[in-house]
Parts: sequence; structure tokens; C-alpha cells
Amino acid sequence: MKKDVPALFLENQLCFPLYAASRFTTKMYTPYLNILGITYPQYLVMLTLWQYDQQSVKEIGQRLFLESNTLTPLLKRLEQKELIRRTRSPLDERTVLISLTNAGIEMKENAQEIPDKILASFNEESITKDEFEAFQKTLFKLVDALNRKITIQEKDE
Amino acid sequence: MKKDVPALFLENQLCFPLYAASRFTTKMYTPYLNILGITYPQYLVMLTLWQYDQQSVKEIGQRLFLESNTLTPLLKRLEQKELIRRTRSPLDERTVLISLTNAGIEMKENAQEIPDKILASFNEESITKDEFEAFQKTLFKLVDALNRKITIQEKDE
DNA sequence: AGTGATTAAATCGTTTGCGACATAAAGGTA
DNA sequence: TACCTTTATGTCGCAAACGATTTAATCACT
Repeated sequence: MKKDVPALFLENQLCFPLYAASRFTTKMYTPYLNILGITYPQYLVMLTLWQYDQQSVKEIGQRLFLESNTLTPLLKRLEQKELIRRTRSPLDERTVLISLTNAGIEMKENAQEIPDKILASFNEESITKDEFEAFQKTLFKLVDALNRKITIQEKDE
Repeated sequence: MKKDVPALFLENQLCFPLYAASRFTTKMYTPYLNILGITYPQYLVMLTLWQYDQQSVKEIGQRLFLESNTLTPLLKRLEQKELIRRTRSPLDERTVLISLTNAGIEMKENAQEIPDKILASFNEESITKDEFEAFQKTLFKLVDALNRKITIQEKDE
């Protein structure tokens, strides 16, 4: 006597909304990022560089949960835009160190206003501050839990 | 005297976790979907067909917030796998009606267990039921709000 | 020093996601 | 009916994601 629709409906209620919300938020950023001439994933890489300065591809990957197969081409595009530099580490020739160019550093100024504008467009929404903070908190826990699960999953193979 | 890091850090706290959570959840499904031989977006399309039966590309797009430029190729792949049929509507030759084949209908049985397994793997997590439900609720509101914003944004152009 | 395992990037192929545009059918109006 | 607009798909090109594999450097251990 298993219920039929509910299961396939219910699951829709976590994974799919996350997928939709993620795509929507990316879209919210797009007009602002177009002005800077970068994409959303490229913006995430710039964020890590603005925050933590020079670091290896590996480290960027650990922060964004991405690997070299995604990052290498993306970083090459940022290099072409002359926002970053890619240099082999003299200490370990395997690692590629990513650092900001002057143009990359300067872009931070113009990027500064983006979070404000995104947040501002939510001011009139029916989501209270408490609700928002609780949401954030659970979201963090979720990302953390998922990250652990995925890591286990990968180890199994 | 603007604070520098916080803004670019704070914004990191909504858009990026959503992006990460979405990618992680997709990854959680992958091993189960591999058995069925479909991808996660293809699974979402199958879900709408299992739930609402025959419908147009447009309708599927409205449910998943996707457009024909994404759906058409994806649907052709599902057609190649003989899970769906694509037929022009006789009433309106512009619309393409998507319906399930027998194989597509049968796959529902095997897909049934997936949500359970995903949920089960969260049982031991430190997220309470109340917390989870509050999270879901806010997530829905967020998707709704974002959807409205995006629609306005697109109208502006 | 020599050699097998590990590690960091990179490459390759496939599928998405999406902006911009094309095509063809249907609707609306003079 | 002729013509203009709207609508539903589809095509194209680019940029992610990501599994699988490759390459080259470093490590670990004898």
C-alpha cells in the first residue's frame, strides 16, 4: 500500500527548488556581471581571490567545490581577460598559482556594489530577517552535510 | 569608511551556498540515475510527465523554469532512449506534445525508491524535522520571489 | 639512487543552461 | 484576403559541470 505520487512529489520539494533557486540567483547577478564582463562562476573565482589573495588552483577548487577540469578552462578565460595571472610555483612545479593583475584588483571596487543591489531588491519581499537567517543557517548545515555525503560517495568507488 | 570584506563575504552566504547545494544534491542523485540511464535534468522532465502526463514543451518549461533552447535537445535525447514520444499537436501545429512510451511509464517503478534513499541518507544528520520544514518553506518563498524578480528583469529589456 | 604510489593540472567528450536569433504556425485587423 | 504581430519550437555558439583519463612532478620507502 505504498503511496504513489507523494514520494515523487515530495522529493521534488528539496532538490528541485534548490536547482531552481540556484539558477535564478545566478540570473539575478547576470546584468551586473555583464557590466564587469565576467560570468557568475568567474565572479566566484574573483571573490576567492579578492578575499584570500594568491592561491593554487587546488585551493580555489576546495573553496568552490570545483575541480581542475572545470577550473582550468575558466581560469584561462580570466587570464585572457587579463584579470588574473597563472604561474607555476617554483617550489612545486605541479601547482599553478593564480594571482590578480591590477585590472583584477581594480575590478573589486566595481564589484563592491553588487551584493548591496541584490539585497536591496529583496527588501520589499515577504521574507523576514529572522526567517532569512534561519534559512541561511540550515543552508550551511545542508551544504556541509551534502559535502560530507558526496565525499563518502566518491570514496566508495 | 566603507567596510571592505564583509559585503563581498556576506553575499557569498546566499548565492554561493545555493549554487553549491544544488550541485551537491544533483551529485547525490547521480548514482541512482546512472542505473536508470538518465541525467538529473532528464529525471526532472520524467517527473513532470509521471505527475502530469502528456503536455507540451512549453508546459514542461513552465514547470521546470526552462525554455525550448534547453529542452528541445534534452527531449530529443529522451526520445532516442525511447522513454518519450514527440508529436506535433493536430490542433496547433506549433506545439509539440510530449508523452511517455511504455518504457517511460515503466521507469517510474524503478524511480520510486530514489526519493526514499535520498531522504534516508539524511536521517542521521543534525537537521531536525522542524528545521527542515522551515527551510523548505523559505526555499519555496525564495524561488517564488526570485521567479517574479527574474520575470520583471526580463520584461525590462 | 631507484621505483612505485600519490598528487596537481590539464585534456577530452557529453550534457546543461542560456542569450540571440530563425522558422513556421496562428491570431488580429484593416 | 493581405499584412503585421504574437507564439511555440528549434538552431547556434559559448561557458559551465563533470566523469574518465593523461601527463608530469613529488613523495615514500627501500
